[in-house]
Amino acid sequence: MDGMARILITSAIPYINGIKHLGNLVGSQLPADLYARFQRGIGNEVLFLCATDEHGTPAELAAAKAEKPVAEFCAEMHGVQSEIAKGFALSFDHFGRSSSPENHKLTQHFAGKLEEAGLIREVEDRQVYSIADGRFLPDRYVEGTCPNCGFENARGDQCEECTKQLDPTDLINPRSAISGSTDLEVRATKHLFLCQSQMKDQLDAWIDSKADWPILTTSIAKKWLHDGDGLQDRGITRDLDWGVPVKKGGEDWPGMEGKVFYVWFDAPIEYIACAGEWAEANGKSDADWQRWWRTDKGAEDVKYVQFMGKDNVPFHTLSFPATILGTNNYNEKSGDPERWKAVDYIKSFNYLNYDGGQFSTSKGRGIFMDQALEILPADYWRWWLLSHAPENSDAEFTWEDFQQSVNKDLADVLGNFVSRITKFCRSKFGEEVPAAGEFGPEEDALIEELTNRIQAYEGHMEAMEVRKSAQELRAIWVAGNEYLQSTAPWSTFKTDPDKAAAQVRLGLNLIPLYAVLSAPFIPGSAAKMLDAMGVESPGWPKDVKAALSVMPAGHGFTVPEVLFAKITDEQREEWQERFAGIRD
RNA sequence: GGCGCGGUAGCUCAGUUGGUUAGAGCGAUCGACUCAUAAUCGAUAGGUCGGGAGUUCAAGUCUCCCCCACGCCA
Repeated sequence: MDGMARILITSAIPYINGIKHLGNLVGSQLPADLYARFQRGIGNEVLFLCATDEHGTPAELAAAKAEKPVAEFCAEMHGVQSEIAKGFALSFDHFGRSSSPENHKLTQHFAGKLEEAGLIREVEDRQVYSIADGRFLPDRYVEGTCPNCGFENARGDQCEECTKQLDPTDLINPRSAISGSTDLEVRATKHLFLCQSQMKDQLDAWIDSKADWPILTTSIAKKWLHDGDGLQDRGITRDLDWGVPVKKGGEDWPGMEGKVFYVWFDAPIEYIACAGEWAEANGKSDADWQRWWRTDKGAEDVKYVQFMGKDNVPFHTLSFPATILGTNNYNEKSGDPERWKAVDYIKSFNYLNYDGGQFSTSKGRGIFMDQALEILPADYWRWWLLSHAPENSDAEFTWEDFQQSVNKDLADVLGNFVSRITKFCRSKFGEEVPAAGEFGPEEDALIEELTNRIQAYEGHMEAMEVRKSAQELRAIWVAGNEYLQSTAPWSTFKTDPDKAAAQVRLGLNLIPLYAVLSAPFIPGSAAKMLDAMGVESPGWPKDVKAALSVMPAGHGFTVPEVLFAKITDEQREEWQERFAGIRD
C-alpha cells in the first residue's frame, strides 16, 4: 500500500434487453464497485469501467417488441440501466455502450490485426433464412415440433420438453420465432472464426502462470482448454443488421458485406473502448485513456482486475485474451509497438439463487434492481449481497435471512451504535465533543484492537475476499459496542464526569472512522454519518489514534436520523408475497 | 453419461503447506447493563467435519470407492 498504485477495474457488462436482477448485480458490478471504492479510499488511482452490451438478436427482438428502432431502444435502455446503477451507488468512472463509435473502430481494428496474424479463417455454413423476416435466424429463433417427443414449441437448438439437442433443420413444421412465418429456407452463408485453437498452448501457459486466481476461474478455463478435443475456434460474425459491421481495420472485408461481429467478440473489446468513451466524455486526450490500456504507452504498471459471474469466465479467460495476446504477438513480430494490457486478476462468482430456485431474467423470477430500490435504500441490498456474495459456492437469498442480517448488522450493531453514543453525549454534554479527561488503558486497548482489525480488513479487501471483508468490518463495528459496554460512560458519568467525557469523545470519533471504513459497502449511510458528525472526507485511517481525533474537543455534531430502519415482519411478508411469482 | 463446484454446529458459512481440546455470525438458553432503533455486552449449550476403506506417529485437511445437491457439456 506504499506509493500510489494504478488499478483498472471492469465489471462484466450487462446485456441491454432488460433490467438485471440481484444475482447479476452481486456477480459483477457490486463487488467491482466495492473494490473500486476501497482502492480509491486507500489512495490509489482507479479507473472503473462498465457499459451496456447492446448487440445481438435479443436486443433486436426486444426493440421490435417495444416497437422502436433498435438504436433508439438501446439508447433508452442504456439510460434506464445507467439510472439504476446510480441508484445502487455504482461508482463507474464511465458507464459506456458497446455500440459506441469507439467500440466499432476498435473491434474492427482488432479483427484486422487478427486477420493479418493468420488467426481468422472463413467457414462456409448453412443456416435457416426467413424470407418474411428478411433475415437469417439463429438456431433458437427457429421453432417447430420436436421430432423426438412431439412437443410443438421446441426451439431449434434444443427441445425444452425432452431436452434433446436439435439442429433447426430437424424440426417438423419449422417457423420463425420472430414472425411465426413458415416461409423458411436453408441458405449458404460465410462466417469468420477466431482460431483460438492455435493459441491453446500460449493460453494454457498463461492460465498456469495465474496461480493466485480463484479456483472457480482457473478450473473453468482449464476445462475449456482441455475438454474433449481442446479449445475450439469460435465464430465471430453473424448475419444481422445491428452490430459492428465486419471490417478489417478501416477497410471492407470482401465477402463479409452486410454482416456484423458477434456480440461476444465486440463486448469485451468495449472494456477498452469504454476508456476511450470516458476520455471523450471528460475532455481528455487519447493518451489519457491509453495510459490505462496500452502497455507501450504507460500502462505497464497498471493492475487490471475483472469481475464477473462464472458464466462469463470462458470468454474472459480464453476468447478475449486470445484477441489481446494474438494481437500483441503479431505486433511484436511485425515491429509495431502497439501492445494491449491483458487482465491480471479475474474475480469470478457463483450464482445467487432466489428462495429455493434460480433468479431468472427470462422467467422474471426473483428481485430486479429497479424493484429492489423501490422498497429499500441501496445500502441494505449492498450490505446483504456483499456479505453473502457467492464466492465459493452458489448462495441463496431468502427474505428471512435478509431481514435478519440487515436488522442485526446494520440497524442493531452499526446504526444503534451511532444512535446510542450521539444521544448519550447530547443528553450529558450537549451536541459538541466534550473536552475533559484523558485516554487510558481501555482506550489504548481499543485502538490496538482496531489497528489489528483494520489491517485484517485491508488484507481481505485487497485480496477481494468479499465475505471475509464484510465479517471483519462488522467486527470493527462490534468493537465499538464492546468498548461502550465495558467502559459504561453512563455509569462513569455519575462518579467521574471527566473520564466519561473522554469515553464519549472516543465513542463519537469512532463514527467518522466507521464511515470511512464502511463506505465501500454502504456509501450512502457512510456519507450520512460523516455529514451528521460535521466531518468532511477524513481520509483512510493510516493511524488509528490520529483518526480518532478527527473530531476535536468542541467540535459540533448533530444526532442523525435513524440510519437503518428495521425491516418489520409485516414488510417481509408483504415482499415475500409480492415477489413470490413472476414479474409482470 | 462425462466434467466442474460443493456436502463442517438448527441456519449461513471459515477452516493456510495434514499436527495440540474443529471456529465465526445468526438462532436458542442463562446472565449483565439500561446510554441506545425492546438495541448492546458476556457466558453456556449444540458437530462421530455426507458414508466407507486406505496412507500416516497424526486426516475436516492426502488416496480410492460410494451417496446427495447444484451447475456445465454431450
